[in-house]
Formats: sequence, structure tokens, C-alpha cells
Amino acid sequence: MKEGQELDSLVGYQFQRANLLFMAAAEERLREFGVSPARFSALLLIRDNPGCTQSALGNALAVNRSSAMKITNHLQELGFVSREQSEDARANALRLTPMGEKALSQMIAAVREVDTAVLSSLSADERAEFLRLLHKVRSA
Amino acid sequence: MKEGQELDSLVGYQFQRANLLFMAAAEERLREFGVSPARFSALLLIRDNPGCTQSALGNALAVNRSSAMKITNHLQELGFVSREQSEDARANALRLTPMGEKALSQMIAAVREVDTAVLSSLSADERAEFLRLLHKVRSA
DNA sequence: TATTGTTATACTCTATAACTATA
DNA sequence: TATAGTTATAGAGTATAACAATA
Repeated sequence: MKEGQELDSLVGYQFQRANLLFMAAAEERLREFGVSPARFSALLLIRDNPGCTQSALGNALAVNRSSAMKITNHLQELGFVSREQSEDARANALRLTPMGEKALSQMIAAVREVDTAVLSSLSADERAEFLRLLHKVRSA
Repeated sequence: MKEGQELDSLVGYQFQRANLLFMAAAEERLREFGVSPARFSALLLIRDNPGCTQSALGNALAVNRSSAMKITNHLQELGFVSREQSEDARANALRLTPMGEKALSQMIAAVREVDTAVLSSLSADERAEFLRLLHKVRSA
């Protein structure tokens, strides 16, 4: 399928299409761990924010509480995340289990290989610039 | 929620997070037209490939035939796409209707505004470089 | 009152499998 | 036999609304 000139200049469109490449490759590599790219992101956020609540996790993932609930259930069933007592008795404090820490390290290694593969056409400088621009867009 | 250092260097993760910004903004702007960002992409592909089959569309969108069917149904119900006779009697030839052409032009204008908003923190040079790198990644 | 977690329910998107008609 | 479209069905992922416990 052809893409006309106008399409070339639509950044969001090009972005979404490139995202498919990352997602498809990441999904394939993460499958053996039993998690999707989105749940991999959840594990990363929990690791960097030990003791966080489900609501906070949902906020960071741009999903609502009930969806955050399902994600947490799944990761707990896999033995990667534990629900612990919080100071606030209403809330759960989420943490990675030792098994979750170990599995996440392996997932990160796999995902780094995905990055390398998808960005194989970029030079080291281009890759660094690409990452810099991504951060700049996100921090706006 | 905090993001640790390691997360900063995961390109695919940063990419997916930035993609959320585009998607959320595009979804909001496209809602009035009755289409999602994915279906907007379908319209663009049909416009640039008049007479294409549903299977080819599905291929380009990375979904299978039955999903391409639903997308086509939806766009036809909106009056944006027509199924016409193909040389191959098994296949449909997809085309934008005049109404679809007109609506798509308006959608593109809306999506360009999304691009501008999401990339507001980048200079003109940075934006051009960003787009160049996206194309390079996609063409690999 | 407001918030956290929870549950039930529904909607969207997608995939699989089987069928039909053409090639 | 292979392919395009179609249909039915099932599985994720997500949203909404309501409820209980706690703040």
C-alpha cells in the first residue's frame, strides 16, 4: 500500500505507525514472560515507585481504577507483584516480589534488544537525538 | 509517578508513552467525525490507494481480514467509503465517497493541529529532524 | 464528602475458525 | 488448491456505575 505525500508530513500518523513496529516486536519478546507491553510498563512503574497505590498506577498508565485492578490481579497471579498494607487503610501498597524483580530484569534485557532491532537503521548519534526529542516531547 | 533512570533509556517505552499523547489528542479531535485514529488511518490509506481490497487494507493496518471488514462496514455506514466492483469478482474495490473526501480533508486539518500541539516544545528544526528520523525508522 | 478498592456489566477492538464464491 | 469476503464466536482491554470501607 502506498502512502501519499501528505501522509508523510503527518507526524502523529508516522508516529503511530512506527509505534506498531515497537509494539509488535515487544509483544513477541514479552510473550514468554506472560505479560503485554502495557503490563511491562506497569512493572517498571511499580519498581520505580514501590508502595504506590493502584489508583496512582492507573493514573500513570492512563487507565481507570478498575482497569488498574485487573492489571494488578494479573501481575499478582504471575507472582510478580504483591499487595501490601498501606498507611492509608483504604489503599494497597504495590511492590515487586523478588521473583518480579528478577523477571523484570530479564524483560528489560529483551526489550533493549527490541530497541536495537527497531532502531537498527539509525546511527548512534541519530538514536541519541531521537531519544532526546522523545523526552522533550513527553516533558512538555 | 516517578520514572527511574533505566526507564529513560528504553526507547520503545518512551516511544509508547509519547504515542499516548498523540493518541489521546487525536481521539478527542476526531470524535466529532465519528472515527478513531485507527479508522482515520484507514481513510488515508484508502484515499492513497483507490480501488484497494479489504485484505490489502487490513495488511497495511496490521489487522486481519475480519477486522478490516468491520472497519470498512463502519466507514461505509458513515458514508465515507464505498465498496465497488473489482476486476477480481471475489474482491471489493474500496474508494472514498465525495463526502468521505471532504470529511477527510477536515480531519487532516484537525490532526495537523494535534501535531502542532503535541510537538509545541520542539523548534522547527527539531520537528523536521524528528519527522526525518521517524521515516528512517519506518523504512528500515 | 471524597477516595480506594472492588465487583458487575457493557462496549470496542481484535483473532480464530468455518463457510461461500470466485480464481 | 488458494484467496476475498463474510459470519459467528471468543478473548483482551477498557469504561461506567454502584457498593463497602476508610479518610
